[in-house]
Amino acid sequence: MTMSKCDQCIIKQFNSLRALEKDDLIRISGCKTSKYIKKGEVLFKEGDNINGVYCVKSGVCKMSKLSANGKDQIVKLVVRGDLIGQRSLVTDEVSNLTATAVNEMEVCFIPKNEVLHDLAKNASFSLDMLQDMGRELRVADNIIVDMAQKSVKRRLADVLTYLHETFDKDEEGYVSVVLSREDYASLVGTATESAIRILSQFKKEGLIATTGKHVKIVDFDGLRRVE
Amino acid sequence: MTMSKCDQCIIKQFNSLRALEKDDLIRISGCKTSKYIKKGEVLFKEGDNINGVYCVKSGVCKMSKLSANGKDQIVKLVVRGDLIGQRSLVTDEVSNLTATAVNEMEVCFIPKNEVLHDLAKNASFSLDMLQDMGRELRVADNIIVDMAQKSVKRRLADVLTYLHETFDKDEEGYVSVVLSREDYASLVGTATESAIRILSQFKKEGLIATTGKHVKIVDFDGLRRVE
DNA sequence: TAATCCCTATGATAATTGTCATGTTTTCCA
DNA sequence: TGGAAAACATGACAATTATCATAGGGATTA
Repeated sequence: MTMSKCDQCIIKQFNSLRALEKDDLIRISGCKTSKYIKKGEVLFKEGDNINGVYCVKSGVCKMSKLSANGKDQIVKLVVRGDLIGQRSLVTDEVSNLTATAVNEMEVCFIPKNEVLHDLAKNASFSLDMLQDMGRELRVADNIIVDMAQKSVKRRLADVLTYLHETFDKDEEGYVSVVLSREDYASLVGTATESAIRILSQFKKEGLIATTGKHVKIVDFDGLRRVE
Repeated sequence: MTMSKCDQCIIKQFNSLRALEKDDLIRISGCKTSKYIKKGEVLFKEGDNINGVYCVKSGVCKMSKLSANGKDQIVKLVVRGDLIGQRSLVTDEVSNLTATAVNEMEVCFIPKNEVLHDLAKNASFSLDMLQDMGRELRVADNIIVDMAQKSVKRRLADVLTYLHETFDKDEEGYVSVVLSREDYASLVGTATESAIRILSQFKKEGLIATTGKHVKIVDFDGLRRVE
């Protein structure tokens, strides 16, 4: 495995690491670990002490939390360019979420100690981090409202739109990232059967097309009008 | 109105302002505004450019967001010692939430410009802020899971427990903060009628006692067992 | 190739929750 | 203080969603 240099890595421009100085990035390169994670593999679990941040070079990862009733709830998807585990940098708390690869991923792990003093030293780094957390907080607020007020059908339509907007499509328009019906249910917060039923209904109504796990949106306006 | 000094204010120990130097606090004292807000009054609305932070000296405030279906969803309650509007310090975005006083409040408003350069200058201040946002993010994750997976009844039981743990009680054990049934509904994410019904049921089952808007928990274990 | 397992699919039914209608009580304020 | 408005309460019913049962399809493996 060729160990690429952080200062030359294009990924860093997507996250707070862009605010670091070249010198610091070179130093970080020296102590980071690079990992390939297979589909379905768990990066870390709820309760783990991760003590560092992961920088996602490629692939998609679901961040989930086990609820009291035993079901996993996906809180968010993490994509190329995102950092995972910022919270562990500033608090000593264990992770509140489990990170599972949705497809093959390549990530770099940067130990906490290595970045911690950059936060103290480099104001624009910590400001960037603050902005990032602020954005995450706003998104989380929106999800809370959606979960509380929108129907399952409406939430599923939102998820489909989000996936379409966030990920690449193939020549035919199918979204490159494939999720199981269980994943859809877990994103939306419903029973797997309900997710399956609604996807079938969307297909029947001509809003989406599916081949196996692959999904493509056919009628955007229709999806938007779903209640 | 006597304008108290920030450096002598006991409230600051509850939030990130504690990380500021005495000199900075004195400077801030000079430009802050102190306000009394009556019950039901709106501090700022979704979409407002608040350009500063509010420090809550007393009283309780609900932070809510209007959903597509026209209902308000309360995302969180803000209490004595909390800061409101940290996000506005680090981004130029408008507020995503509406802040409404639940009872009479006393708040101090500190203009953005006054604190902004402290973030750059004072690392322990920005670190404290990062920790605070990290905590908020974790709480938000938990709420998402609860909204998605728990029943309305269970969520209402959680809210009652939260209120009991967070606020003062009178000699009889009634929680000092009173909310309307509509507020309960809006916290839980349900219809007002449903909230009313479930509160009535809890009362009938001897889990809580109510006199008007005042609520007290009678049977903690019973409430905990609610599904 | 058959056996097995997991995912998808769908029906039947129950449970939860929302909506509408209506009446009562409380609060507020002119 | 009286009267209007808001908040609370409850019934009846509809809509949504979960649960349980069952079965087909596709991939994997012995």
